[in-house]
This record gives sequence, structure tokens and C-alpha cells, in this order.
Amino acid sequence: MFQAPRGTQDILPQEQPYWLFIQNAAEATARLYGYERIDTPVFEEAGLFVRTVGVGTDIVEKEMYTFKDLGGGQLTLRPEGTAPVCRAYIERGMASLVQPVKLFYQAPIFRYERPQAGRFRQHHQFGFEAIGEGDAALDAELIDMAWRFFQELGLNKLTLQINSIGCPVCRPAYLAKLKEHYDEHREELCEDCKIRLDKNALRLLDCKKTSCQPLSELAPRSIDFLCVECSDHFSKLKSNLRILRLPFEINPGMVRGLDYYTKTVFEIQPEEERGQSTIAGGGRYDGLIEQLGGKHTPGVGFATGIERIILNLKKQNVNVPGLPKPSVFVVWMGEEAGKAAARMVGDLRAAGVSAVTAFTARSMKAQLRQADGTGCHFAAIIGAEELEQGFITLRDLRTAQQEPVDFSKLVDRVKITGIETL
RNA sequence: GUGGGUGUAGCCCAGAGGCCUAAGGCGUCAGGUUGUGGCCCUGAAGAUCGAGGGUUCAAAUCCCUCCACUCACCCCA
Repeated sequence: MFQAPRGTQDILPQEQPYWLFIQNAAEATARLYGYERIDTPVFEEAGLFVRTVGVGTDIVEKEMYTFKDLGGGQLTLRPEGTAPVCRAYIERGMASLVQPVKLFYQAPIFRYERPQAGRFRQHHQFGFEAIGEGDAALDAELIDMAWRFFQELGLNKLTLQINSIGCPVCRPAYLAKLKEHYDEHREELCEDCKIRLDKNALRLLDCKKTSCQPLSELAPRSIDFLCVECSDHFSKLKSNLRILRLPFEINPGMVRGLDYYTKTVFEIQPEEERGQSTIAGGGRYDGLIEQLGGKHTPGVGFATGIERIILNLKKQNVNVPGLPKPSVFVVWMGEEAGKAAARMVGDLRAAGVSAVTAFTARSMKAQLRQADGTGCHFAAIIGAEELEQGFITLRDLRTAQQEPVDFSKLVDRVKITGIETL
């Protein structure tokens, strides 16, 4: 027996209403803020991610699906969405469009991880990127859009955390201070953190180990070391968020797992949740485009995990609209009626009415059961008598009311009632 | 990568070494109505008891290995 690869899942029909609901909300929100859809390839040159996400990060170090194709190139299944969009921005000359360029996407994301609740090897993200504008007003607008998106979905009890991790001007001095601080307490650090100290000191801040937490609380905070530009940027962000009435918290310990972030970083997560519960995360990446060989171009964006949103929709018992079922089930008895039924189903469909029927001669009981099971609103019954006199018996499966309807009037009759949704 | 839990029909699950030729419920299919669904009744199909090995006269049940799922750590959406 074949099984779906570890950490992947089939999205079954019963799950699809959630997906459609979220997709609709995301697209509506994107439109509201002037974002246009972009789709980039599922795989890219491995170097794109190695260079931007960062050599020392978990994603690059141990989570990428990288393979050699028949041409010998090293390709990687997209482990995150921002770098490909930036690549496309440069490659497709979007610098010559009106700035900022606002793009959104829905994309499968691949990371080789141990699966658990809300974590998969293939998951799906909606991502939003605004490239070509460095002002904090854009950061605030982006965060506002993320927030509105979740409101739109009906998710409550969310928290918004922000931080600023500086830029290449001010970060070196901060990192030096940070290392100094942790170096003094090297012996108290957990094993992982000792390694982090040399490789990526920022990561020390969000170690959850109880032994490391006191040290992190005493650690110097990046927001105290910001250069004038970053500091002004952060102030404007906070002020704009207040204007927009977004309830944010400053979390000086929040860092993100990708190296390209500058200045603003933020996360949205459900209250009273910890661990892998973050439903949206993002920030500014002012150096990314340049790093990829483009002109210096600021950018800011965020991504949200669809599977985690669904998890929360279910946890919060949010009602999502159901998908439409077929409207009419054509029941037939006898070979001749079967032919008429086939024609009738065709006519209904041609008129835009969703219709289904039985493929083999089955008892009326069986056909009506099937009609019931498929969720049809009507059963259009055609047997010897109907055939002879040119009408069908239209049964409303919810009220069990029946009426004779002329062949020629069937389409109009069921159209008036409208296509039913569950 | 590290630790814990769990694997019996499509789904939920009983079963704790011989009475298991593996029970029940949901679902599916059929019948109870010569042309009428949802409720009820009857019947049928559907399980190499996750895989492999071992212990035993005897294994779904005990032991070992592997695999998968799941939860947590790590990290992230």
C-alpha cells in the first residue's frame, strides 16, 4: 500500500470549504489594500534560498528539499515565499513599475521537519510582499492588513507582537553587546545556545529553556541600540499602529528565523498558545533585493500558514460557508426513460443548473437514497407515465412536496428556486 | 535530530495467550414498497489484527526489530 509521504496530507472534499473560505478572504483583503496576485515556480535554484535565508539557519542547514535535475542544476522546493518573489521583482523588471509593488501569493511550502500539530513537510502559505517603499507607514499598513484578514476570517483572541532588529548600520554594535552579555554567562547556557552564540547570537534571545530565560531577560535589547534611522522608523511604526488602533505588544526577544530581516519584525498568534502556534509572521527586508543583485530596494512582507488558520478556525468553532451541492437528481425507471433522463440532465447543465443522475438501472428507492446522499434539492422523476405524457414528477427533497412539471418547463422551474447551497 | 503515546474493515472501536472461523456502531450496497429518500427493520460485502522475526502445543493478545501516525522539544506558517 502506498501512503502519502510523511508530513503531507490530502485535502479531502470535507476540508475544502475551509480552504475556499480562507482563499476568498485573503484575496478580498489583498484587493482591499491594492495587492495583486503573483505565482512563482514551486522550485528555484538552491542558491536563491541559501543566499537569502542564511547559511546558519535551520531552514538552509537541514530542512531544504534540494535535488539535482537531469540538467545537473541544484534545485530546491520552495521553503519560503519571499525570496522567489524578490527574484521575480528583479528578473521581470518590476522596479520600473509604480512603487511600491504590492504582491500576494498562495504557495505550497516545503521543509523537511518532524511533523506535529500545525507543522508539516508540505504546508501552504498566503504571503504578501510590498517592495519599493521604505517608510514605516507601509509596515503599519501591512500589519493592519494582516490583522484585518484575521478579523475577516472571524478569528478572535489574537496577539500582535512587534520588534525592531535594526539594520546593518546598528546591528553589529548590538550583536557585539549581546555576545558580550552571553559570553559572561557562557557556563549557564544550554548546549544549543552555546552553539548559537558563535553562529547566530540573535537566536539566543528566544530560547525557551528555563535555564536560559533569566539570561535573556537581562540581555541587552536591540531596540536600545537602534541607529537614528531605525529608531525613527520604529517610532513611526508604533505611532501609526496606534492611529490604526491595533493592539500591539513590543517583544524585545522576538527574532525571526530568516537572516534577511531588518528593522521591523512581527508575529501574530492566538492568545494562550505557545509553541508552533504562530499563524502569521513577517517583517522588513531592506537588503534582500540588493543581495540578489538588484538595486537597493526596500521591502516588507508577511506570510500566514493556511493549515494553522484552519486549526484555529476549528478551535474557535468558526462557521465556514458550505460548498454548493448539485441541484437536481434525475431519477429514471426503464430504458426509454433513461434516455430521456440523459437528455434532461444535459439540458439542465446547459442552462447552468447542476444536475446528476444514475448511471445504471437501479430501484427508485436506491436512486432516491442516492439523491439524498448527494445533497440534491430536487429529484426529477421520470418513468413510463411521465415519458408518455411529457412531464416529470418534481420532488422537493426537503419538503417531500411533489408536482408535475412539463419537460419544457423543468429548467425554468428549478432555476427559479435557485441553486441550493448547504 | 531527541523523547513520550498509539497502530484491529473506509471511519469509531471491543478484544488482555486457547471459547477469535475477530464482536459492535457509523458508512456503503441490497431488500422490507408493483414507482418514492431521510426514521425503523432485515441481510450482504468489507480485516493477510501496521510489517517482519521470535517465544509457545497455541499469539490480535507476550518479546525484539522496523515502519507509520501522533504529541512534545528544536525550529517555524
